[in-house]
Amino acid sequence: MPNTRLVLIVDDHPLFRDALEMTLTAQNSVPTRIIQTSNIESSIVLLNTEDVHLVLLDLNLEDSDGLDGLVKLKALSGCPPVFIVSASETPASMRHARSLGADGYIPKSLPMAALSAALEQALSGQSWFPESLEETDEDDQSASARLSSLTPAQKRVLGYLADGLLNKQIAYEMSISEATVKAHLTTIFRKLHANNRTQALLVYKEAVSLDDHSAN
Amino acid sequence: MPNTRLVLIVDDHPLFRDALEMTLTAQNSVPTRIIQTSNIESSIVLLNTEDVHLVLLDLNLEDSDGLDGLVKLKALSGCPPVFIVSASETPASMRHARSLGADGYIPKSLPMAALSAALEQALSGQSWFPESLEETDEDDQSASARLSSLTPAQKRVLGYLADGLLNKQIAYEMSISEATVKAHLTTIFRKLHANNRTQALLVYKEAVSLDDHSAN
DNA sequence: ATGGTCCTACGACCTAGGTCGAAGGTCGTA
DNA sequence: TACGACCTTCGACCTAGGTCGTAGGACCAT
Repeated sequence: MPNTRLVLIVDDHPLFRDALEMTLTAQNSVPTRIIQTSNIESSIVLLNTEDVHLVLLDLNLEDSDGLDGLVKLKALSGCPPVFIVSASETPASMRHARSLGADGYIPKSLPMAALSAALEQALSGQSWFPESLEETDEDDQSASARLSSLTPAQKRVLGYLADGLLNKQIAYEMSISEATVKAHLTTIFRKLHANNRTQALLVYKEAVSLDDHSAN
Repeated sequence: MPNTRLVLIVDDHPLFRDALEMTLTAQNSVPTRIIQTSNIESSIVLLNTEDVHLVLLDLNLEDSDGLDGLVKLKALSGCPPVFIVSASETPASMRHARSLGADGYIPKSLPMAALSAALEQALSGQSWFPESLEETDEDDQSASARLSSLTPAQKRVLGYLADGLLNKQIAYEMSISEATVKAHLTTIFRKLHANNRTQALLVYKEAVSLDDHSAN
């Protein structure tokens, strides 16, 4: 039978929409038809009228706040599997998506080969999440392990950073020069695999939340 | 009777140690004796030999990681009340301290009058936390309320920020110029009562964790 | 129409943040 | 004692981050 599968791509980035479509059509055995929309509203309309087999949903759309769009779609009766496509690769973001009903999570940075495999699985009806999620323990350990590798001074700096203090304020609190605070920070960044204070804070928060979790 | 009360100040900031001592001795009816130490180790020794009535514990000491020192002190049998003294004023930090057994929390920025009142209460054996903590609901609501006051574009920017992206990367993801991203950010900061991306991330994280909590 | 208000967008400008290289101190060990 | 590894400290230098002023478009009420 002409078992054409219908895939809905929801992304307001035209470039990436097309790239996804290319990948889907290029290496696929089963004939696949693609529909593109750029927001949640029109997606809902489409899902009610068409027999869609799979939804590829970009995060950070115009009319949806983060994962709200996912929730709205999954709220529809008979909603097909929804795969999240996102620029974010933080485990927290992936877990959040999964807990909200996502059937898969595809980071935009995924290499072509892996992306094909993920989409293959998506079309076959199975869920798919990045490997980094499966090995939660490893990732988690590395998060707090990296934290514990910090020297006392570095931990103090990071603590103040996590309070939102400026480098200058941290320097005052620790009675050292701002230059020293900055020096501590660059080695902190290296140890935490972060590029700046924002990412360092994310690592810190993840480790702390893990501690709270395991403490309960 | 000469009911001299013994207070232990644990802080490696000599300046602030003295300031605290001044405040304690200045406006106090009951005679008070002060001991100062600069780390947890010597504090434990003191608590075992002296009959201390109250401990004022600075966060971010040399030999303790964050609130570890608090835990170590409260682990001693017959440990007196411990008040945390800290530069951090985030509700999260205060709640964390309280959940770990702290009997009070005094932000260093507290005005003199309030500080006196807090110390008075500390000496009378009652606990004391900043008012902002009592009205947890108000504070929390304002956190997520402030979040929901953001425009769609602003929410997208904040979402990417929470993934650790640079302004330049955010601009690319949203297909706008970096200048625009920065403009969005300054209004985001204003709405969230933050001064920079680090503090904005803290507000965001707090609101998100609240959502998770209330969702369960 | 027309004058508010709000959202989005941008460039010029300044400040905070981050990297690099270097120096002194401590500790363990050859 | 002399050497190396590590921690802490700092200044010079460059980049990313943040503010301000401005401008066009959407929307609403007058």
